[in-house]
Amino acid sequence: MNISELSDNKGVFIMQYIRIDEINKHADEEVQIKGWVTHIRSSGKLIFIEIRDGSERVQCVVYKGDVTPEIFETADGLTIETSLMISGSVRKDTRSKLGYEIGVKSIQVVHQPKDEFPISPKEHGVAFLHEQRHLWIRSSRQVAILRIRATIVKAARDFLDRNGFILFDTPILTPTSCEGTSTLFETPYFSRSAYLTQSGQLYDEAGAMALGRVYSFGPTFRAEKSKTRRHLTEFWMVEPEAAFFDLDMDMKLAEEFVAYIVSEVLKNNTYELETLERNIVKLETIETPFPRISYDEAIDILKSTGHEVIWGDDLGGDEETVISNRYDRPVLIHRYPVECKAFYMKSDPQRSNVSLCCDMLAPEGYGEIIGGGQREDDYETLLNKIKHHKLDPEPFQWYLDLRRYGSVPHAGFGLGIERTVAWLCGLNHVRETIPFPRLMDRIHP
RNA sequence: UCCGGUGUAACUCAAUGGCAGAGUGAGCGGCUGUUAACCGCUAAGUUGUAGGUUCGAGUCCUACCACCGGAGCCA
Repeated sequence: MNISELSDNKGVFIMQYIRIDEINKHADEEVQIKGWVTHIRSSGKLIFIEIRDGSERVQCVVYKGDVTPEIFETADGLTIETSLMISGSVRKDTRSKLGYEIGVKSIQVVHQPKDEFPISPKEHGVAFLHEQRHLWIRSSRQVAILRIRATIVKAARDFLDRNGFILFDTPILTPTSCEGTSTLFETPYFSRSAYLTQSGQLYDEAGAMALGRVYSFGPTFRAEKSKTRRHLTEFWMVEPEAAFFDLDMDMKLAEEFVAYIVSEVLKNNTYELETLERNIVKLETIETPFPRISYDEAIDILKSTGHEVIWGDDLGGDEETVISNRYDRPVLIHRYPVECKAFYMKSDPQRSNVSLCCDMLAPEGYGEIIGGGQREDDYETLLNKIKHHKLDPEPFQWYLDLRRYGSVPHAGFGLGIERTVAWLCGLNHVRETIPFPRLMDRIHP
């Protein structure tokens, strides 16, 4: 929606200024924009000021002969990240990247920076930029990434909403581990301890028995001391869960879901993908169906390409890349050995040593973006699996209850938002995919 | 947690154990079409911290701190 097009009889105030991204509707008009200085070039009697307002950037031109000496002096004294309001006339100009520029009539400074802005057209290292993350997000690349992230989140929610999934908020503070595998962040909780959630899934299963189809969407936390380009300690997951779904339906859902997200990004973020210099040909090929291979087949492929793997091993990052590089779209790998997977995964009735689970590997080496599968729905079997994983059944009584009262086959998966953003934006590290990344060695700012 | 690496001007980096340097950015000056503009000038340092070796340490040694890359674990 375009807020400046709304009329006041709809109860919305009319903006007195325009957003830069709607400048093409105001050719040859007098407009005002409000924003920040990103760049200044001066040429004696001519000053070029580049302004951003979060929506776009535009070049504003101040010619000494067109303005009062006071305004020219103001323009001459501007520094990077000065916030200001500029009024002037919009004119078409091929010399401007946007196709339009503003011939400045007046400038009103809102705030002049107290010091030199740390980020300027010079080389910066990754450590420095992260230390300045609160300022770094103002730069055009970061803005593009965060806009694409917003599209991905919206597309994920739209798809699920449209397909009968109900948003179901699961707790952040939990009494115990969901899976008992990963390391959890512990926090004081009155007279006892609580743990930050590592997944909403178990609660989603309860939701699916109540609402049929649900999804949780929120932050999750892993205290694993992982130091790689694919890991954050705090990351966001969207986790759909559906009653009466089996593994095949789950995989179908996952591939349609991901294909929709990709298509929405291609449709809505052409400009951002261009800013990021993303090769969109590699995204345009993402159409369903996605290839599906079993874990057995994956092992055969790895063996035949000279990799030393034995049946029963989980697939590491390198192995995943070997598999995913064979395809031009995401690939689903299903039926892993039960020992590789969490206790709640249902075993294949045809083959008890593999789980009815699936992972989705993104192309171009971006790794696992989805993990999911069909859940164990039999009370006794689940109880035995909890014990087999050396977990205390007591805190899982409520979860076991779901198998005591009208248990049904059900399945779901979790999609990692940051890995999806990294993949679609073509980034080599997930730390740029979230406004304020939390890593093992970085919790500031 | 393990393996490897880095720490010098605001930023990115040089400097054989022997005078602390460059580029970029910033400031000042010049220029009416620039777009990481260009040209000239200027300022800018407790070499991560603590200790040690040495006539002398940015450089060698020890410890610590911070960060970077990778592995394992996982999304």
